[in-house]
Amino acid sequence: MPITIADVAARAKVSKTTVSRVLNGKGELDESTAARVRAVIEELGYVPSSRAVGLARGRTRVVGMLVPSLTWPWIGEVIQGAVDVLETERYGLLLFTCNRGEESMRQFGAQVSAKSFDGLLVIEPEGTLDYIATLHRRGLPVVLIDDRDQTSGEIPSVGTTNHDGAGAAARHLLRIGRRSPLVITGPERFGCTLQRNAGFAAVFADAGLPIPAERTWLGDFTVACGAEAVQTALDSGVEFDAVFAHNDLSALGAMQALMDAGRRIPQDVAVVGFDDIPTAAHTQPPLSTVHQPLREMGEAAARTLLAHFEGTPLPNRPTVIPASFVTRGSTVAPTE
Amino acid sequence: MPITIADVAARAKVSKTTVSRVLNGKGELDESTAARVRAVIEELGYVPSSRAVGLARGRTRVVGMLVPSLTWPWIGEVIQGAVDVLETERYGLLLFTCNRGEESMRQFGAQVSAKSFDGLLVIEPEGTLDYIATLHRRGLPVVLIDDRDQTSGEIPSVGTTNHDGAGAAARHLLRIGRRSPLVITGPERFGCTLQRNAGFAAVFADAGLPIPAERTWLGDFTVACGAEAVQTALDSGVEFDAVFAHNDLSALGAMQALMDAGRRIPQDVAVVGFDDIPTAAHTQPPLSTVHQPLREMGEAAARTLLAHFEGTPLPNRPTVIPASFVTRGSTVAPTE
DNA sequence: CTGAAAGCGCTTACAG
DNA sequence: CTGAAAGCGCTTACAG
Repeated sequence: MPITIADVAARAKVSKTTVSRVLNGKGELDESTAARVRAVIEELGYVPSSRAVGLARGRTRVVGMLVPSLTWPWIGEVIQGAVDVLETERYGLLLFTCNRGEESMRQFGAQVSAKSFDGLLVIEPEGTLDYIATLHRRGLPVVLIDDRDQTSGEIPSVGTTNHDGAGAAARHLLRIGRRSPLVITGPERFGCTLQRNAGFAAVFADAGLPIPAERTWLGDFTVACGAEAVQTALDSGVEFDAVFAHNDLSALGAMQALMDAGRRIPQDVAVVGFDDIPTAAHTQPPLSTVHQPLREMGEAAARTLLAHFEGTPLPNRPTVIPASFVTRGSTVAPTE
Repeated sequence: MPITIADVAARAKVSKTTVSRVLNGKGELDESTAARVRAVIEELGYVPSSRAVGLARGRTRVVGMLVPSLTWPWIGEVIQGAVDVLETERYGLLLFTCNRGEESMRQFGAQVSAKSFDGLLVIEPEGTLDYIATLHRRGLPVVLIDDRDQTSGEIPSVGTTNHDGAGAAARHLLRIGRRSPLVITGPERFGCTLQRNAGFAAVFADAGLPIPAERTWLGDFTVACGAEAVQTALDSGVEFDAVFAHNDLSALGAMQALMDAGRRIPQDVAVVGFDDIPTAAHTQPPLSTVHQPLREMGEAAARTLLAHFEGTPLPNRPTVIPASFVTRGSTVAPTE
């Protein structure tokens, strides 16, 4: 039989109200009775039932998190950031994925209606932004971790510097003497694709080296598209001395295709990715890439949501955490 | 103002009891009243508050999951397996990590005491098995996803075939003509290390090729240890034509060291890992490895726990899901 | 077949 | 400074 507030009250010879007050530090209480109650709580190892507290207070002290899938290479970092912050503030994290598609969203919707959590952190599963916006409009506190730079402006969000990150990659390539990069983009419907393209192109244009259409390949963030882009370019005789891929997975595909074609990395072709997934550090050679501050983004999103619970209004413009360029062997030969 | 069971009752002109009954399908009710109540529920979009249901029923319909860290390369697969099963059964998943060490365990303990969930899935953070066992003894339903083959026998668990998986790797190496493998183990305190060693050694011993001590390197599952093992072996003139690493990370280290030393993979040295992390498919060459059925393990653990909630006793011997060998370029040259 | 009432374990006005 | 009572939104004996 689990012990309840009534047990504590009886043993300390006070009312449940008083126990509740020492528990929550509300109201003036005689220090000696408070001490006595605390002693009993300690002695009995009493911890208030979260179910009961939740019902009485109308909040669960739980935050929901919706992500597309847990098997994406970088999603763990984001969640870890959020979990660490929530844990510190004694909140729980209720995890939802969209792994089973429509059915997943239906189950998720049911949990929203059942008020299973006080607020929501979300990495938007594609095509659900309208639904998320609706929830937000109906009063559910929501913070979006906007990995695709889709910010509608309506939902509070945290993102990174896609434009400047790509610019940093471009400057690095120029610095090491590359003049004709092949660009493998993400899907064109994503804001991050536009930003990365623009940021990268601007730097090369400024250097008097505008990137022609034949050196831009519309990709889709898969390994396969990276390989395909390189093969096609090689087959059609397009000259290039570098590859800038909009994510690390397509950079991996590009590297494989280059090696299969006998090109040396980085001597013949330098390769740069975007994301800095764990694999990036372990390719042969290791992949230079634009590091997304994923953990920090998760932390920031969680902090924003918790601050809102304390009364801070949700910010009306995105929180932006800078990306940073990481130099590895795919752009610079190892120095002996 | 969220709508409650009282609203539904009033509108349908019945008691809350009756509404509750149609909600839960309990008791005999007149089909016409039931239909009327259902119509009102539909009309109002009513969903019972999970907080209130939880308090009244004494269960939360939430399962806790404790994992060491979300940034380990294979942990996402396990969680995804669990989430998918829980979602199907309309359970929620409350996620805890041990990322912040002692403090994390303290917060986790508080949530256990607060009865925030009905049962626990755990990938044991090292050194916490006694604590988990204590929770189990005190009545918390627990299922362990036993990645390290530590099974104490006390806690219900699901694991894989470490012994046979390693055996399969050994048979593969023999089949492709390798006779002197270098073995890079995991920490010796782990059951999986013993099993993988035994399973691998037995096959080579049976073939009349026992593995001498000089070709066994005590590793620790890091990339660094894999590189170190190979370098040391090369430096001291130990001959080997294959590497069997007890996990993929150390296999990556071994591959890097081999390439740095100018050895060709797989022509000079074949390399096999264990785990089949996402990176394994994208190394150069791709890594042959023993695939751990991580997602299936997560699913099985979740199903076992849910079955227990329905009255099925927790199994007293581990559920074992077979590992399988995956052949890639690090052991077999690509056929043109 | 249906409902009034008690109970789940807390919190929070309201009194004193 | 402290307590009795109502309330959070459900479920579940118990009656009828």
